[in-house]
Amino acid sequence: MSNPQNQKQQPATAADGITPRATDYGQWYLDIVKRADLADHSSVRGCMVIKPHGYAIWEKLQRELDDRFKATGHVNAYFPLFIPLSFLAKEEEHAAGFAKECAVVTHYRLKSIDGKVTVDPESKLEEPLVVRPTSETIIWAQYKNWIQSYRDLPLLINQWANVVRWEMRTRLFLRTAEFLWQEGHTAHATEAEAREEVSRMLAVYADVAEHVMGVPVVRGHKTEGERFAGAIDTQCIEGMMQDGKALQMGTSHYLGQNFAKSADVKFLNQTGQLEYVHATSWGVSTRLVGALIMTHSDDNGLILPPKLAPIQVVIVPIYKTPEEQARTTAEAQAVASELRAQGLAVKVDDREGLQPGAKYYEWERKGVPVRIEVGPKDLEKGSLCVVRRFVLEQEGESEQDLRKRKKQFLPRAEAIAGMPALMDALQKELLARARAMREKKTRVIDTLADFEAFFKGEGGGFAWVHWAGTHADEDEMAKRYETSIRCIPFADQIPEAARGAGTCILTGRPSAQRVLMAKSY
RNA sequence: CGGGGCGUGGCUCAGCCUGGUAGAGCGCAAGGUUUGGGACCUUGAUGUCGCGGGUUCAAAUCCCGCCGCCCCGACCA
Repeated sequence: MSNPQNQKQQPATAADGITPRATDYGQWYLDIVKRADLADHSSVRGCMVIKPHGYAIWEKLQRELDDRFKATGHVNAYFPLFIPLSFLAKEEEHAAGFAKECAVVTHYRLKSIDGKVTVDPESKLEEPLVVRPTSETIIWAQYKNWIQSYRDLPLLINQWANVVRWEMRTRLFLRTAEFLWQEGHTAHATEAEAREEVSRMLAVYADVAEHVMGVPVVRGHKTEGERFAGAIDTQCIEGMMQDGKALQMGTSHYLGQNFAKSADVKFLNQTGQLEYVHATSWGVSTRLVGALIMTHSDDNGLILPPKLAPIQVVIVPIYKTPEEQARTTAEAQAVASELRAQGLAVKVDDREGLQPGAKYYEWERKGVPVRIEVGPKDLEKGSLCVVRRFVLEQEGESEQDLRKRKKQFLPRAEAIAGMPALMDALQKELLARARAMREKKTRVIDTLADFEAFFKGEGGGFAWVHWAGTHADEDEMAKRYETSIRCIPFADQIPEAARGAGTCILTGRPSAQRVLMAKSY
């Protein structure tokens, strides 16, 4: 201890096997994913296994999104996993954009040669099939048959599916070779209508991010360089993770008539003329689960917003004797059913042979928002011990005081009746906490010196800067500071202190408004 | 694709340099004592040491080849 130079840097892991954020944020993230039982590395390169707890979160997120898609007039359908190579090749820019990360099926049969199962060389496909990296091309090939008249428009379809992008480097949830997502693909008679759809769906994403996930986002347009391959306009929502890095959480694209032209999708308008339709596509993926983790969780494990928690309340009976066990367990079940009657997802942890403390740690690690302890004393007093997964931090507070603040002994009826309100409060607190974190790491910056100090000295975050550079200038910024333009924000997304015109931080050229720069995942 | 690391019970790893009966901790199973913040004792089960070849009386260990995964870069939701 007195001679740090001779000491190997021990990975400062908590007793729970979770590396503290301050030690290594990347490792912390992986530890949370594993210790909260969300996902595993699979034996397939770059692919993950989503475990039941992680999948349950995704299912809740799906439900929230799907309800909103339906409410905005969309319906679900399903298109093939395989895309003939020639389909993908039709839209040139699109094909080029995905060319370097495609899995390709070239054979359709196996054969046993000398006792070894191998690909039968004689089963070569005439045309290779690409495993979809996204479905625009296969969907538009179909839309050609579905659209003839303006009466067929708008066509508003969503697909829940898996896609494959052969990424070089992967991280659980954030970037995997195969991932789950939804992709909306719509066709419209006019540009205005299509652009409206693009904005509408981005708004849906922003709503889910903020009010379901509790993750504040900035909405804006991507720059030309970051645009979806084949799109005319790409809009996005960008969230900030606890390490100050930006994460793209969803995109919505105006595709113009590019895909209609390459798939030859025309319709007869009201005046009897043939026109190409206008297209949009929009998507969010299991990456959102990664965003959820990285925004809210702490060194003790996962923290989930109530709206996405597969288990919202866990009840732990406490006892010494078999007689107490019977009584507290019965009370736990009774409380559980009363809470369920209010629409809450409740679990009674009546496993034997585990001490209560062990259960507390486990459910905290897994992010359950509220725990109720039911002991003999509670039975006597008619009370319940209600413990929140988190409280808003206070400077310099001891671990013990923090624990005390999380814990409340309430009259039974009050605890039960107040639970929905508590869930609501926790949901809002998470968003507020994430907002505060983001504000703390956001700067309005006017000079390169300040920019450098922010990203190289302070650890970085969101920087509002004026920009009028070229694509090459963007690359220069990336090379120097590892930053990129996350988006050109909508006017109402720019904080007041950052509004107005100015001069480009790099080139000095005049700039009408600021852009959002950050390091990103 | 370039650089690095690692493959040994379910998990984390020791053993390899210097070849000689395959180990520890955790987990798991059974029984008992425990249980308001991570229990303990006793007993027990679990391994083609990544794969293939070579050297040797003898290979987890030495040599050659292969495969896989992880981390760091270039690519991306």
